[in-house]
Amino acid sequence: MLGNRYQDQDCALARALEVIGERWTLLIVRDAFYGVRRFNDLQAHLDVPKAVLSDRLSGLVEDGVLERRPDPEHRGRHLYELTAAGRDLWPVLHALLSWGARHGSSNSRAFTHAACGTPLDDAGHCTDCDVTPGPHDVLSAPRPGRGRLRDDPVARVLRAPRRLLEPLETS
Amino acid sequence: MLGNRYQDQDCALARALEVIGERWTLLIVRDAFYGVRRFNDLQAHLDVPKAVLSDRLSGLVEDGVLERRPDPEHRGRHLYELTAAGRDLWPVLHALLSWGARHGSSNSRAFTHAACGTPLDDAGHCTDCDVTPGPHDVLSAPRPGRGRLRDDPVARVLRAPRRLLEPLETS
DNA sequence: CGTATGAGTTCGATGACCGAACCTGGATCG
DNA sequence: CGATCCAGGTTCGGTCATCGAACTCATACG
Repeated sequence: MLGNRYQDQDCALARALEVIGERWTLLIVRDAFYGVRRFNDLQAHLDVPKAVLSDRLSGLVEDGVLERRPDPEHRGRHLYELTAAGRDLWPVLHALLSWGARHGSSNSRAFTHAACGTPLDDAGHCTDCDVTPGPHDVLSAPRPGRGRLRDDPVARVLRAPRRLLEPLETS
Repeated sequence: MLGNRYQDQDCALARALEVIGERWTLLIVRDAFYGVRRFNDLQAHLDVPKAVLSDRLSGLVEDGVLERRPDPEHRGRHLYELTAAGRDLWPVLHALLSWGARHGSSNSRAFTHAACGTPLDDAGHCTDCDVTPGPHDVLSAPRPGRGRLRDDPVARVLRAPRRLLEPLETS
């Protein structure tokens, strides 16, 4: 969805959708929470046309959701990482994931509080500790159920439980 | 954003975005929470092309987010109202509104717990009562600050504080 | 009867999205 | 040293979604 402007809507929702409302954008942010940082990994995991991925990454950097920095291990490459504003999108992402799991086909990943292992409720709250952990303290694991999964380098790494935001290596 | 399919993404987020990820869709859902129920009111408040509005409403009905029923007062017209699944989108909407208010220009509407008048935190939680009220128990009021607002029949009604989901009349 | 209004549908033009091909610059291989 | 490879893009032509304006059709209004 470009034509990403909702200029006459005087509303914070419209502002938010101008940043993360385009096609693919939230899936890119989701992958950033899963620790994906490289252009090629995103492309392989999302099957998005490179031109679109390039456009979306530029937009997210410009809007302060991602930061692009040179890859210290490879000259001429970049790493894309969530900024503080990007990490603040965790409640949005978790709410959407919960809704999708409740009202669509329910399988996906499960999220637990890393400190105690309790599954988060729909608001992202740990009922055991009575805190709402930030993404750094959330553990994400694939639910067992289902076959027919993707088979790209990123998907293979994600078959193990991982903390959110932990950099993901595919090399 | 049609081309609303993310068929190879085995993820509840992708499922959710197939339902509410298209351009205009979440703004329509927002208006439904504000009590807007008629085609024309939506069109006037959103400035969306009628063809697109018609398409989105059909999609939302088909996906079980809205219910379309005949308007008892006017033969041949319809009312669109949130289903239970649609009302479950409140946490998503609130999270997005909070994020947009925090990281964009901050003005919009404020949401308070109707029972006690306490503003909701970013997770939609009332810290005073220690509950997370559903949309029925949330009061929505315009923040004073700012001028240059819209001037359509829906916007005029929304200048008063209102409970979410309370049917909005423009006649 | 004539006009207005709600709720759409149809239509041509514009612009976003798509996949494939191409480009660039550093790393690796023989 | 030259050939190849790969990450990370950009360019290109075709398709499909979106746009605003015009049109339809049924009811309500005077």
